[in-house]
Amino acid sequence: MAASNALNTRFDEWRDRGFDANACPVRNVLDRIGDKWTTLILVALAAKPCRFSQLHRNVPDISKRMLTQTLRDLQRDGLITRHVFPTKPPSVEYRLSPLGQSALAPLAGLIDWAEQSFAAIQASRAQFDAGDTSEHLSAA
Amino acid sequence: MAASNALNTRFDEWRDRGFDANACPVRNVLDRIGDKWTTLILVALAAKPCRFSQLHRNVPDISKRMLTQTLRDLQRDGLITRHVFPTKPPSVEYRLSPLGQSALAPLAGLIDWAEQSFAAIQASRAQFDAGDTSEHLSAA
DNA sequence: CGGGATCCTGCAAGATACTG
DNA sequence: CAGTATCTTGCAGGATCCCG
Repeated sequence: MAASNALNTRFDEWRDRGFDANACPVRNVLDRIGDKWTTLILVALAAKPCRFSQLHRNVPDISKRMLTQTLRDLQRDGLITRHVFPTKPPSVEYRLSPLGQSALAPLAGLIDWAEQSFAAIQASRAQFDAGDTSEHLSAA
Repeated sequence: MAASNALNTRFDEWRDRGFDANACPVRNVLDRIGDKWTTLILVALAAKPCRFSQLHRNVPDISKRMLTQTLRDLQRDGLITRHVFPTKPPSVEYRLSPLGQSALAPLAGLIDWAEQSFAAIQASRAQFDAGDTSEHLSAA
């Protein structure tokens, strides 16, 4: 299909450009997305703005420390905004910025792929772990 | 737009389903993709099958240890296949499996987003690091 | 060439306690 | 409530040497 060729062309460009350090968007941004909690938080905020403790509850197993840190990284990158309401016990609300919103679509694409491929991946893992000695031997 | 609503619905589903541990494709697969090297290797293999030392050269800064390990994880997940040619100095070729190929499109979506957003992200970081005290204070 | 086995280190991240 | 500060540790991952 034609789309596949276009894809290859883009991959060629990225490869040829080199992955050098932090000049490269691929590594720079992917490292963020790949972070254990970033995606979960983004998904949690996708629906509605959320307060700190709400996020703490909604994102399971995250520690306050990591939540704080991840939120600040996201804020620093401009993906979320932080709104402080000076109520008596102060309340802070986080919400997706337009930039953060724009990340949802590609993210959804990846998650869709993850869901569709999950069964196949699990099967492959099981087979591999079962001592899959079926090495692909090719004639020279 | 309608697409946005569809997006929200999907996010709702993922959220409601819970992110529990390793039953959840999101965490399970995203952890892989987010791995420092996985994406780079996938991109490197997108164009052509590649041998170990070629990958070692093409993916900068990766150690042999990590390359070996990442390749095996990818093989275990069924994203790449490993072909051994029994030549005198043995040569091993890695190539994307159909499953691995199918990951390229969503990955490309994310990388496209990364490229398009990189400038904005950098700007946001600079502003944040410049001691951005412009907290969003909202009236109670 | 394509790895495996070991050793060693730094830093990511959990636990706990304190504050405005 | 929404964090910060400090201490402590596990283990990811680099360096090095060896093997078929």
